[in-house]
Amino acid sequence: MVDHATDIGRASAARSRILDTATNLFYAEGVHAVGIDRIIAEAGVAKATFYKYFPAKDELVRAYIQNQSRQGRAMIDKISARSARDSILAIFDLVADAAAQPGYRGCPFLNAAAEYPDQSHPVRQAIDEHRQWKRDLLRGLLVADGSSDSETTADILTVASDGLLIASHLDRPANLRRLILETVLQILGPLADK
Amino acid sequence: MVDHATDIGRASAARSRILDTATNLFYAEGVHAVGIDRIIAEAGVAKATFYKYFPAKDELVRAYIQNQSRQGRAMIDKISARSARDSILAIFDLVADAAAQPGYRGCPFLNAAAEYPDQSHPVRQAIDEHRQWKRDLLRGLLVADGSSDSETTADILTVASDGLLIASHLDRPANLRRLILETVLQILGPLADK
DNA sequence: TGTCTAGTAGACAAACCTGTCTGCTCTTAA
DNA sequence: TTAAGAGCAGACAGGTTTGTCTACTAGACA
Repeated sequence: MVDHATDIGRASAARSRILDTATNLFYAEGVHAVGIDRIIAEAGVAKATFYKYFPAKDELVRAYIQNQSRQGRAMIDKISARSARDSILAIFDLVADAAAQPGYRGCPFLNAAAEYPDQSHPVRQAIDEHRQWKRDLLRGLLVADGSSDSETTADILTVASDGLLIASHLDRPANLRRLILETVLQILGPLADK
Repeated sequence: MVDHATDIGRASAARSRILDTATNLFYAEGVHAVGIDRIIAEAGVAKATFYKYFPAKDELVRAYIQNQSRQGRAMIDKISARSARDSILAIFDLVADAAAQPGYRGCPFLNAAAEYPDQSHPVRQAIDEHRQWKRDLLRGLLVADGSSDSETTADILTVASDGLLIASHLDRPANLRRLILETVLQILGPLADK
């Protein structure tokens, strides 16, 4: 099998530019609020090129969600903690890190889900996939932490995570890091077994 | 001051029809996804009448939010509990009641906020007002319940409320009522003082 | 009878949306 | 040298958006 020069970057430069531009615009202003024309203009790409890689706008939105999911996983993969409990705390701390960023506008998955009422829509399915992955991750860590009911506690941690993402965006509490710590410790137990 | 016949209903029938129709459509399909033409058609109202009562679409959206807020307060006002703690539990139980309704699509305030990136937008301000009202309500109940740190606990209850609203919509857990109870009791303390 | 108000019906403008299609240039590989 | 693929530029179609404006109807009241 011979190498094709165009395969060197795996994804074409034009496609990457489209996806990067769409990621920034969709996150900052919402999916319905950003049109194709604006994306191709800011990405410096021809319309025909856009429709070659993304046959419909919804497919770009789906790629946007998967892109956000990939980036979110990468952030979590970088964490190196000494214990399962420390890993959970570090994951929740990412919310505070994100909220401290300049253009922070809440959770991209929650924001996008609000714009897609139909539960069976491919975009919603991509969001569900990410949420399922995150819940499974938390449940695994709870098992390693010796949780007596990892299923229920994973659900409660998911509730806490979503609620903190909402709070960090809509309410912007003064001491977000402290609120995160208090919330998580109340769920895991302050000085629980190991 | 003489009574005007047109004041009998306080708000005109046409205006009410517009707001009711918009409330249903905005909640079910999202704000950006529903156009003026559709609202006036389903409300059976002339375009001029619409623009007489709502000079711009955003003013209708603001009225929609305030309408939802009014309805939400009415639900909570109906609660008659024996203690502050029971009141809090009853308020959280409203989430399960709402989620059991046929056309449930999550929290109207969270969904609308996701469509308005600008924090200073009148629609966002109306959402903030409702959130502030609800937080103050919870904090008052916590004080009555003898909470030692009602400020922090009100923040955590808000986190739980938002998280449960998200979960009830996106994840639809099998036993939502049990998840709500476990989450709230973990925050208030299972068999705490009083 | 005459006037005022609320409302209906619908044309219209100007912008914007998604998606298709034609024609051109440039690079790379055979 | 030539052929193919990648990309650029932009016109175009058909629909939808918000918002304005004109012309008409029906009821209340003085």
